Amino acid sequence: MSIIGLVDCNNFYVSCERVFDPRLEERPVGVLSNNDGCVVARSQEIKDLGVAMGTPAFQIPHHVRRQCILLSSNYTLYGDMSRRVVATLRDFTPDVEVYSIDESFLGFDGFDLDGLEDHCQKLRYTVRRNTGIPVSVGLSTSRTLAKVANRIAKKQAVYEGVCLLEPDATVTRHLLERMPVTDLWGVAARTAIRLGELGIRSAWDLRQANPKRIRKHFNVVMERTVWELRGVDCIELDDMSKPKDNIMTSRSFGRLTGDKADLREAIRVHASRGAEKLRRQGSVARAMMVFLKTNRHREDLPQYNPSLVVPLPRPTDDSRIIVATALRALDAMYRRGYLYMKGGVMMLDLADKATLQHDLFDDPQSDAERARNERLMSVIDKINREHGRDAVSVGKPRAGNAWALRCQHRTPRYTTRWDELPIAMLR
DNA sequence: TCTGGGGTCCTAGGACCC
DNA sequence: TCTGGGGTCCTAGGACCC
Repeated sequence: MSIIGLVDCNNFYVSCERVFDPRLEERPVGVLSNNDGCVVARSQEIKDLGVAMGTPAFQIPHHVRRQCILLSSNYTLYGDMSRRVVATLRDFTPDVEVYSIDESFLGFDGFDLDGLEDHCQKLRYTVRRNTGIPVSVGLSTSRTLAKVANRIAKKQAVYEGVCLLEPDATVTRHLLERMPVTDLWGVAARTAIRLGELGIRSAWDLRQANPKRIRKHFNVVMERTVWELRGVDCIELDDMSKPKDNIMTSRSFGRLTGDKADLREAIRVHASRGAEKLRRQGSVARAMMVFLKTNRHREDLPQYNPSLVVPLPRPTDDSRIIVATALRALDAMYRRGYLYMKGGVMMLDLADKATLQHDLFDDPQSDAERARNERLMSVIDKINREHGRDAVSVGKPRAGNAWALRCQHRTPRYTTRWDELPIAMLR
């Protein structure tokens, strides 16, 4: 029997902040999404105050808000801490699949089942010691059950953070019977309603359902969930190192704006970020989509959500071509009289740069020019890697622009910036 | 005043072909 | 006057994930 583990960092973003600021311990702490919009990570204490995942910050009742510490998100810090956690996991098994910034699946093929829980306790202890981050471990024979086990490990103190669920054990049945389907990986509200219509409410009901019937009413994904609940490992994770099929960069603006110059800057920045991401994964795009959105929550304002797909003159990763194309698309879509809230670009129809055949109709004389452009782009990327993003950019954003992010409560990038290192006071 | 960002997979339906 | 059937490819939209 081959065992899969799921390691999940507890309240990850909050835990990262607490590593560097112990005053946050035992306090209700929340981390906000971009633009300080919604609560996307919560400490146990803030959960206990009834603040739900995804709550807009301004909707938290005042008397609750006063007790909370709300921080802007510091993705540079979380990304670096995540990398450190994964590095420690690799000391405990060679088979690590990074699933998200705070979760990894571990393969324990060939490990002795009897010693596995102890091994994982040691893993928890070591991750905590090396990084300061608390983690929980769920163990079973499928990823879906490992997720279930992880949830139990977190919730039930007797497990001390490590829970092994054998698919056919009585205890597993009892746990699944008490678990609503919405707690399962891959089942959200919409699907839960439709499952309810078939009389399927608990995770156990779903496990006992006829896989073919589930497939008929839903799809192959849901059928696989049934098998997974029975302990059969049948969900392949997509290879995270695989290049993306689409590359999106977009952001809500700091405040609403109808100013075309503001929008041009925003689109320019997103287009050149998109080009950078293309180069990093070694792809070129054949087309791109540019879009704008007004604020759908403001029913008192006129709404306009245009998007335009435009082909690129040739498959490219050149920031200047991509920016120029995006700006032309913006000009074509822009209408006066609307207040826009968000804008962005999506790079489409990507191809692997190395294997792409050069267009037969390409002007052969452009080869030298293309080589020059390549060198320019790689120098820009190198400078930005070494001196921080936006050290060099296509055009310089104005200060105080409407689209710039709000992040009033961001903590220092303790681990990645020399000038933001934590300071230890010795007495 | 203030409501995230980035991605995947699947299915249905239309266009098109022979 | 009669007007098939099977296949592929593409796109839009839905649902889900963290």
